[in-house]
Amino acid sequence: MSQLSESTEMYLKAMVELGLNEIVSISRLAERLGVTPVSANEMVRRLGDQGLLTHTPYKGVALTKKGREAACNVVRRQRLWEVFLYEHLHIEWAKLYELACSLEHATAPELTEALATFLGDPKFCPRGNPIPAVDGSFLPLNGKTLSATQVGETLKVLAVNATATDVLKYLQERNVLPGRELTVLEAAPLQGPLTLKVGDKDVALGLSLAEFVIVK
Amino acid sequence: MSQLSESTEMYLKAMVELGLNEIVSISRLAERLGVTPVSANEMVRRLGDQGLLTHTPYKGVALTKKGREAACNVVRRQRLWEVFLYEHLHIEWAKLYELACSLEHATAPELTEALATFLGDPKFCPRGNPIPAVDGSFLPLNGKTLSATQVGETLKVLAVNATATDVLKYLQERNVLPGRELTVLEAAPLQGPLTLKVGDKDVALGLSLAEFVIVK
DNA sequence: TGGAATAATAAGGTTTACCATAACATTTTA
DNA sequence: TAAAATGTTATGGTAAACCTTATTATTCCA
Ligand SMILES: [Mn+2]
Ligand SMILES: [Mn+2]
Ligand SMILES: [Mn+2]
Ligand SMILES: [Mn+2]
Repeated sequence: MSQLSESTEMYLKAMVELGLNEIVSISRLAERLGVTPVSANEMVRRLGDQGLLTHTPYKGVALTKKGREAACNVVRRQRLWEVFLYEHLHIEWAKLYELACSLEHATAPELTEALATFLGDPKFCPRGNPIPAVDGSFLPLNGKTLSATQVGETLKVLAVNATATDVLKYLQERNVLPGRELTVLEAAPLQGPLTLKVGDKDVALGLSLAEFVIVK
Repeated sequence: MSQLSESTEMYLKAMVELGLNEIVSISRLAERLGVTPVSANEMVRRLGDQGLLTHTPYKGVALTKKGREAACNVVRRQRLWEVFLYEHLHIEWAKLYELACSLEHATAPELTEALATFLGDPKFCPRGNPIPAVDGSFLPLNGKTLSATQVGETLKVLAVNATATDVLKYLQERNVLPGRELTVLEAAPLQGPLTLKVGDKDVALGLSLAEFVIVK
């Protein structure tokens, strides 16, 4: 049964990244995957036929049990590779996601588990996100998104959810990294940018970027 | 320019595995890649159009300079991964080729070189084959194929060229592995099998398998 | 409640990399 | 040197995963 294609795995992973147990609209899925809504619609039908997800027209898409298992497995491979690339190969933080995103599809189960053992069964990736266990279980991050905080709060960065290398590079250069502390100095009105104090530097961060930063 | 497709990379790698600088017939290439000669012909035309190889009708296919560089780079990635899988993840010897054969296509140049450094710039893979340098240069193995030896000779295994997991498993189980010594006890007539002494066991080896074993 | 926005479906097209079958060309070998 | 084997090309098909342009359906909101 069932070697899933790279494309299929990316659709499943996107469903997890957009929120496990969320109902995701096809347009959001399409945007995340960089395809047209029409294409995403076609793919969703195919994945539906394979029993990986369900689509309720005009509502959105949700993973089935089978789909969630497969999806968590992709995420597991991805984040284990991120750990390896960071800790052993010393690859630049902002490039981890992209490089691991290729490897994840070329990684047999046997290899995944050998890698996990080699790495000492890490629980988090260098972006601060939890690594699903073999059985698919997930430590939820209980934090909130930086875009939903009040001026004056001092917070610790738990994780960065972004995936695009240029976004990650922007955050890396400004030290908005897991483990760092920051203070919200100002929130410009009308969905304007946040001004943060990170270390001794002021950082401007658009709300859409702030969405990617999980803090506590 | 030019991210090569997985399929393209496999054709190029096959050209190296069938003998760098050899002229290879399309049928041999087809057989190695598990496609029909007609399909191989089509692909060879495409790779020819990209300037990666040249095809002389009724003679065979040869890599161009550009093709040889790309091909050696694929082989480099493959064999570096084999080293990693063997030495660090302790993957079974017979499975190295197959697992590394997926990873090789998902490995960016930056990652390849970080991996090489991590591994200490190894010169040989666990199957005994040389790892091409970044510039494509190759230490040639100067040995001969086991199928071309005389009864009575005692030889050391330099490398195993096989790629199919079942073939590798067969050889592994009989200790026909790089570094091992063996003696040719008998060569059955009419292209019949060889009988070898490996350690204290007798091993029967068909000539087509013996082709894969490089000895000195 | 009606128009705008969003979502879905239909229809036709592309590219890559395969397949089979058939016809034809060249080389090998008996 | 003719038949057999091997190699090439032509033709037509398939499947996956994309695309665009329309058309139709639903939902949201002013
Ligand atoms: Mn990926
Ligand atoms: Mn491969
Ligand atoms: Mn269609
Ligand atoms: Mn055609």
